[in-house]
Amino acid sequence: MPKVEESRGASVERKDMPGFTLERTAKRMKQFFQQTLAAAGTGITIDQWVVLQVLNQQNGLSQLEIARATYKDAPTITRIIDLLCKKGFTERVTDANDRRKFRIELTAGGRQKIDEVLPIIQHARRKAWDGLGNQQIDQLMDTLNQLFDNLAPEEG
Amino acid sequence: MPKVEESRGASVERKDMPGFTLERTAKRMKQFFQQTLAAAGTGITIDQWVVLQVLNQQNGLSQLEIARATYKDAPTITRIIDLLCKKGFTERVTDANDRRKFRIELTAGGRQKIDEVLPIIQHARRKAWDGLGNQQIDQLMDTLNQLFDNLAPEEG
DNA sequence: TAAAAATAATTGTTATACGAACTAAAAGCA
DNA sequence: TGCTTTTAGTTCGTATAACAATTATTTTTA
Repeated sequence: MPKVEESRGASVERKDMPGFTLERTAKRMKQFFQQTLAAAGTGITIDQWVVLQVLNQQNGLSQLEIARATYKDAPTITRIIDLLCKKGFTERVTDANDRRKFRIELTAGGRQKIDEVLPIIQHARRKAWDGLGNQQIDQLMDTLNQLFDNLAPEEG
Repeated sequence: MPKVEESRGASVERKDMPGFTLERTAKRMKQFFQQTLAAAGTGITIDQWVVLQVLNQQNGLSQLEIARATYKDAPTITRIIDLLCKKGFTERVTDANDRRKFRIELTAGGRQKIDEVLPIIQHARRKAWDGLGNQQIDQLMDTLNQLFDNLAPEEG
């Protein structure tokens, strides 16, 4: 039974590694940005930031559109928008054409928060990817996307 | 502003992509195994499975040792062990040498569950990694580990 | 046009994640 | 030995995540 990665933590068989490595790295990445946001006293979580950024690129999306853009589900978006509205960064505006929908709009405070947080995120991003070449990053993304497609839920 | 990945979902700027891609793929991977376990009626979650597998490789670990091996924190392990014990797959055995500790031991039922679930996981794993070459997987793991090290929490 | 189906959002339950505070026990040290 | 610090585990509060069920509204269709 060949064991690898003994130095990093649990001993795991080779065939188990890729999924484990992926999970572990994604978790640490999320934690890294989370702690960066907390340490800077931004008062928002990384998931809230992701939603703010989506709205910054396209303001007034419906909750379902935000869900699709972030790969989160509808209840999760409901709760994140609840928090963002409570903090005054977004507003729910009833869609005049479809009263089931809200348009989620950034407030002035939301835009200000984005301006405050963006440089913090950019700095953290540089630190995270330091030492990795563009080609290496492109290759990583190719492989991850291939995996992503392999794992697509069955249609129907 | 170059936008990429339009076809997969939200439009995102290039510099944001790697972290987004990593997060998205890891999430879908977890969901894929989660649904595989649910569809097969195993009655356990993927996180519970990870703990069972660690114990299968080294029975009798303390909760903190399990936490380190799985990169989960102590409260999370407490709750997962609670659930595994309630389901009869593990037992808490007080450590005779250190009464603060438990040795977590697989029961016969736990071993039986592992024997039942392992082929299901292996099949799913093959499907997930189908079409990816060994070299590609090794390269993926190298890059992910490089990232993982970049993101190591500051010592102290 | 009325009934049925689909859509948007919410609420509830359970599980995971993380920090903080807490208890109990062990180890280190004056 | 007695006091302090450290360690192992639990509990609590809040946030995220998935799934199911529910409500309100719109669209389909018979």
